[in-house]
Amino acid sequence: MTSSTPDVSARAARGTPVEADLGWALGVVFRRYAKAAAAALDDVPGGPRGYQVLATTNAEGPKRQLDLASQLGVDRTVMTYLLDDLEKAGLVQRQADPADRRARLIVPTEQGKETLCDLERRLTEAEQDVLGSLDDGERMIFRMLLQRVAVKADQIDPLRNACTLTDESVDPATT
Amino acid sequence: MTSSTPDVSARAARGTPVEADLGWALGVVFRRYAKAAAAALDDVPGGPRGYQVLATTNAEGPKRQLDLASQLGVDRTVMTYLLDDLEKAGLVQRQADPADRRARLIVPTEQGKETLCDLERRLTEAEQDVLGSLDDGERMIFRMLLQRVAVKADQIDPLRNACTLTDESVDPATT
DNA sequence: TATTGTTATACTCTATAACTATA
DNA sequence: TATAGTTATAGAGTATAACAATA
Repeated sequence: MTSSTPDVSARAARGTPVEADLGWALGVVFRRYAKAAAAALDDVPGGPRGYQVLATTNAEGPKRQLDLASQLGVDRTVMTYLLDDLEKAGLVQRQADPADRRARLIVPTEQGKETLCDLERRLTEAEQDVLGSLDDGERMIFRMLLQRVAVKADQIDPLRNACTLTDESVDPATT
Repeated sequence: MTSSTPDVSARAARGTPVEADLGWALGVVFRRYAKAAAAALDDVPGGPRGYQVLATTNAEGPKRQLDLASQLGVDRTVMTYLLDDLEKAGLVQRQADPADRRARLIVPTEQGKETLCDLERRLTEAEQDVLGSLDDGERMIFRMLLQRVAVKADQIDPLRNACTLTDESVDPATT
């Protein structure tokens, strides 16, 4: 409570409204988007994570399960169940890796790609919905600042972020 | 970006960098703050939720368990365990409600208030840490916009709003 | 009969460990 | 021996249901 930000010890003492609290605001916005996204992805096996698998394998090409798991920040055992469901739904395929007979390469099916397109559209709607109280200019500023905070935070502690892909590693010709 | 001119199908096809994605950024920032906050609140019984109980009862006065539970968005059975731990640690007290002998009023102890002060300080440091990549002016703007989005979102869907920090169970990376 | 709070039970999600087949 | 993937098991966290005391 030393700098320009609101005095917090006073917050406890006076009972400053929670609306001024960063944690509160972040939590509300995040959960609101998470809820909207979860609703949008409701019929996808694995929900948001199933979507992540689709999006990543579609954008970056075939991936081995273990790589996919670490990239998406899920346990490899969870990845097994997740892929079971996705495969059962006909959205992805497990293919043998010619370079290593132990490994399986995950690729989206045609149906998976179509589904992904639809999901992307729904997610965009969710985004619009969440940021609905900002006008275009504000929205742009907010996105920019948030992105800067996020990129910095991700550099400091990339832990299990979902998809830290560098553009040069992306294969644009995967389809 | 995906907001004002979202060519989302292209996002899937080309693999637009995730850094531009609202869900990704929100998730990263939220989790980063949640992690910092959880670390700051590590020694508090119940973690972030224990803090919430302290903060709420201190700011708003004695509260009945059920009211507290609904306000913080936790199940009433969970509230029982939570208060058991907090009471055992000497941070809150259960007092008989003179108006209803079934109910218990939760009030922070002196020690609870002192602890709260310390926690607030630590949380402020966590905030500073997360927003470290923004200068003072940007930080103010970011807070303002975020707050507006949050208040609006909370009006639309106030549901369990106070468990600001814990719910990673919601879903990691809801891109 | 309905409500506050407690307790016991069950369910979900995730992590841990053991197993196979390869390397 | 180490690694990719699978399976089975155990743990934390949460919700559901039954209970006692009171309204």
